Amino acid sequence: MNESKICYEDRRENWIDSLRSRGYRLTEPRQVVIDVLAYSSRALNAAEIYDSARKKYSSLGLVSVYRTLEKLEELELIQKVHHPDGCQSYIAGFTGHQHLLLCNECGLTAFFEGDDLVPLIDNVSSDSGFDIQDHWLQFFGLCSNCKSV
Amino acid sequence: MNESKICYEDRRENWIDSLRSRGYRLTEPRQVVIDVLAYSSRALNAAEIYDSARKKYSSLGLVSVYRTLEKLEELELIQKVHHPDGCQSYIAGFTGHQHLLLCNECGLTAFFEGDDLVPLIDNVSSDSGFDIQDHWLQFFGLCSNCKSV
DNA sequence: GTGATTGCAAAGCGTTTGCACCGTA
DNA sequence: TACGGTGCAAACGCTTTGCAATCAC
Repeated sequence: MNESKICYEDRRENWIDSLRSRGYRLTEPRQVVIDVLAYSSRALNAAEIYDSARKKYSSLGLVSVYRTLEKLEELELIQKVHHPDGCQSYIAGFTGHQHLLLCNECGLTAFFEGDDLVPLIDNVSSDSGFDIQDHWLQFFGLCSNCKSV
Repeated sequence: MNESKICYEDRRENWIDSLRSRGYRLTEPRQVVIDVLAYSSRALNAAEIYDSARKKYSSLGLVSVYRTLEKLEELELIQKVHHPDGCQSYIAGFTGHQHLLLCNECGLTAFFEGDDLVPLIDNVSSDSGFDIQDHWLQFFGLCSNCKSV
């Protein structure tokens, strides 16, 4: 798994560079939102980010959280996570073709590669007549910590 | 594919029987909502069902649509469909272990069996240490009608 | 300096709840 | 007749928008 390989500090720097190179300014509200999300191993929604980021910068407005999420999503630095009970949370993510793995207990989110889908896609294509362009695959379960409790 | 095998009339009858056997009453608002969803080949949200059902029963309230959806979901006669831009639409469905196939153009929804995932799940399990309990797989593309246009 | 970005307040939107009336069983 | 179900209106929670003040560049 690549979960353990992620260097959060690099991610943070990378996001800031991306914003700058697109001409966006680096403000304190944006920094604290980035700090929360770039270091999180689970998907967070706007309110969770807001609560967490206000500990560092108490005058942060919820509106700025939404606007920062908008920018980060536009730059493809984060992605929405769909979950049975809600699909408005965000996780850092996504280089190349990866799929999500979510812990039902603690929310820990990991990615995995899933190239093995090609034969299945071919089968479904020919059976259904669909031209399959995209797919979503998510696994749910218990992470190694939570399953042993 | 099983899309063509579905008998909409049977589905409608089946849903009504299920409601009755759970002690729910069969009212006109419920009937028109069922008529819309049981005969739909694509996922519909509350507002779409409302608009469509009011053509048959103009005094229908939007609230009754929500309340009927609640019952149908509870009885596992319909399921929520998650879509990149919204996850509050519903489709008739789901017997056994099936996955969704959605047309990006017309919204046509079909199901397919996906047992081929077992080896992938085994791999991801052992790599990640997760105990994988559940999964979501959806394909997006163009149905046979839309791709030829 | 200047224009992007901010926080506030208000509006917007989809969904849920309280309630008195209605209609199914 | 009894009580589950209804539509209306209001409340609700989350997200977006308008705006004057502010701050990064």
